[in-house]
Amino acid sequence: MGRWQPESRSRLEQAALALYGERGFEETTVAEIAARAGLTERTFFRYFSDKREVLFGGAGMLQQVLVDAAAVAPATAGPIEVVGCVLDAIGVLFEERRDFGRQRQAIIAASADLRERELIKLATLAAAMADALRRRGVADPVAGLTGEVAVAIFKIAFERWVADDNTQELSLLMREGLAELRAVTSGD
Amino acid sequence: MGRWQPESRSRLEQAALALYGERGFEETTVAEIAARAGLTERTFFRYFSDKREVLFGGAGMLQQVLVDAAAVAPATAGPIEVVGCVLDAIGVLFEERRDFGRQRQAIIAASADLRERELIKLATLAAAMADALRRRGVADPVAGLTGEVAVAIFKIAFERWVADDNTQELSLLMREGLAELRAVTSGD
DNA sequence: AAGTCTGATGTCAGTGTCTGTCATCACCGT
DNA sequence: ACGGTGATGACAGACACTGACATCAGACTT
Repeated sequence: MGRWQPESRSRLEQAALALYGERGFEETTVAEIAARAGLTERTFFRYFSDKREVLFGGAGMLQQVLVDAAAVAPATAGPIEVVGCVLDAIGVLFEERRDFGRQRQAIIAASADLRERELIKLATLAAAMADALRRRGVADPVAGLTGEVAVAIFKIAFERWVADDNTQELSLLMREGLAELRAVTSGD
Repeated sequence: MGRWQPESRSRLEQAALALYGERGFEETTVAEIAARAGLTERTFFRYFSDKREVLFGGAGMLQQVLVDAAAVAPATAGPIEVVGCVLDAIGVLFEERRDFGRQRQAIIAASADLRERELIKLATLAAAMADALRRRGVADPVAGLTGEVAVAIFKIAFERWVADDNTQELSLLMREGLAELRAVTSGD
């Protein structure tokens, strides 16, 4: 492990976060990120497949939490109840991380390229959710639809969570979103 | 208009579609597309902001149809009924275009970059749908959630529509998706 | 008909992302 | 000491995209 300067990867992540925040994503070059981390451009691309990916290292863990939560949900739970369990698990994951979430979200919101990357990460989560439901015996197209819905609830709750004037917890916002959605779709 | 070779834009679109289909998106250079259209690389970038955008010229029209349909829905219609009206209008738009849809979808599915671009177009549609609902007096977060749900139904129905062995019409698949979603969310 | 204007296109130079390839060099075990 | 190993550096190159300026066919004016 520690033969060379340790933590190259996280140094690159921190340097990128700082520079993207200071002067914007498009205005930052990979060479600058690498220099701040004491490395070269070539090494940056050994750790991250492209300039955007450096902001999305946490996506894998989020997906793991989602899949695990769906797997351990009560056997009797229907699709929507599984979504509830998953959202609860995700809520726990994000506790105490609102400031980091805000900073990251501000950077992403400011760049069309980064918004694209974020969307494909969310789509991957939706696909993982759908797969987890199929593994529980839920058929298509319900599994796919429910996966999309789960991610939609997360996405909108997260946006509200990091909004400046909001004090509620993410878990509550997600639960609220789920309830509102159920009201809208079952009513009228 | 016709002072020079007319239809440069559509010639570029056709050349891109053909080349992306023949050898793949990543393996095609902009210079090749321009050459096949009898133009230069620089001119390509005058018509399209980047190499991906050449496949998404129809997104604007789709959004217009969506917004119009939401605007003319009966005043008494609730959010979900408005979604139904919008999906019907979109269904009409895609009639007689399944082959083109298949070709385009195959190209997009084969490239991560193109999938990203497609997702941001869909997210824009979701935002337009949410705005249209707010204009009808629907409050947040219901407006945002309903916009996401509408797009999710469209996305999944479209995937099924272009799947090889499917013979049903897009409108039916979307209606079916909407019904399944309502069943899932109101049940249990 | 000559002159001028306009807007699409071409040409060229440059920056930045990302990749392939080979060299280097610290540390490991023997 | 000595070779192996894996992270890193150095370098060249392809390609996406941009800014600046030149060109040139047709439209418009007189």
